[in-house]
Amino acid sequence: MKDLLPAPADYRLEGRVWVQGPHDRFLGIGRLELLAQIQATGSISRAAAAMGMSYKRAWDLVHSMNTQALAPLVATQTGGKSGGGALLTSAGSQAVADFQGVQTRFQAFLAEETRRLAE
Amino acid sequence: MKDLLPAPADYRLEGRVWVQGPHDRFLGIGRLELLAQIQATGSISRAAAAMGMSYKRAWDLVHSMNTQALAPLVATQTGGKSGGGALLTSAGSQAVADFQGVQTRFQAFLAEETRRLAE
DNA sequence: AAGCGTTATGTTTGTGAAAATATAACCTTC
DNA sequence: GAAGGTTATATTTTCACAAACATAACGCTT
Repeated sequence: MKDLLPAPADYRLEGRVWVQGPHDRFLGIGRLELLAQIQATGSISRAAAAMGMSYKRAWDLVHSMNTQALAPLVATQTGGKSGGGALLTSAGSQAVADFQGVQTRFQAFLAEETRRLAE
Repeated sequence: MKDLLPAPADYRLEGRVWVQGPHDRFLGIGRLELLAQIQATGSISRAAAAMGMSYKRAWDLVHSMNTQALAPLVATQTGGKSGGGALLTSAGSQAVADFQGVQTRFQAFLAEETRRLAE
């Protein structure tokens, strides 16, 4: 592409990847970050706030993941001390770790291809 | 992920990649197919029809690519024999070839990562 | 000069996803 | 038993983007 573009350094390969199930999306970068925020904050509502996302959307995403997986990724509690909360199950932590690996390798792919664009 | 999902074989990594410029998207899978259809049909309107896309949208995409590239990827002619038409410039053919290479390597990446998901 | 198929371009309408809004239920704490 | 903060869920509203619609211009052909 180098001789196709006026300023090749300003162009790069970007992209997104996600794990797709038979019916719905299972995991993507947004859901990954949501899981990480739930882990960090201990609640869906605080995770949503931290991401500038509505609570409903966050809950829907959690629901989608929990119902698709063999075991829930997020365990929730309604009521109780400080109103309740949410935390990652071991399945949840494993999903986070696994998909972070995918993301890391994908970023490497994009960087390598961006390098190629300029040659 | 293998022990996270009920039927790991039904889940795969999917994704999209595109060349992003400072202001607009430059090339993606849709634009690539559009260029290929222009090459095959000799006109923007026939290419759009072949893709089930409105002519205006196709023209806008061509315009976006032509104005971002150093030289136009698509040469057009208004009026004349059979009303006019469009064809790929050499820059256009090179862009198609280059991005097809990116796409091929990306599909290989997705396949490899999908294989990984099941292990 | 009238017609045809195309490029070129502006304006209006639809539509689907996200956000906003609204309630209810839950359980600990005070 | 009232309050507080959370999960859980339905309904309504917004908004960005694509589709649809509408016109004009262009230059061969007949």
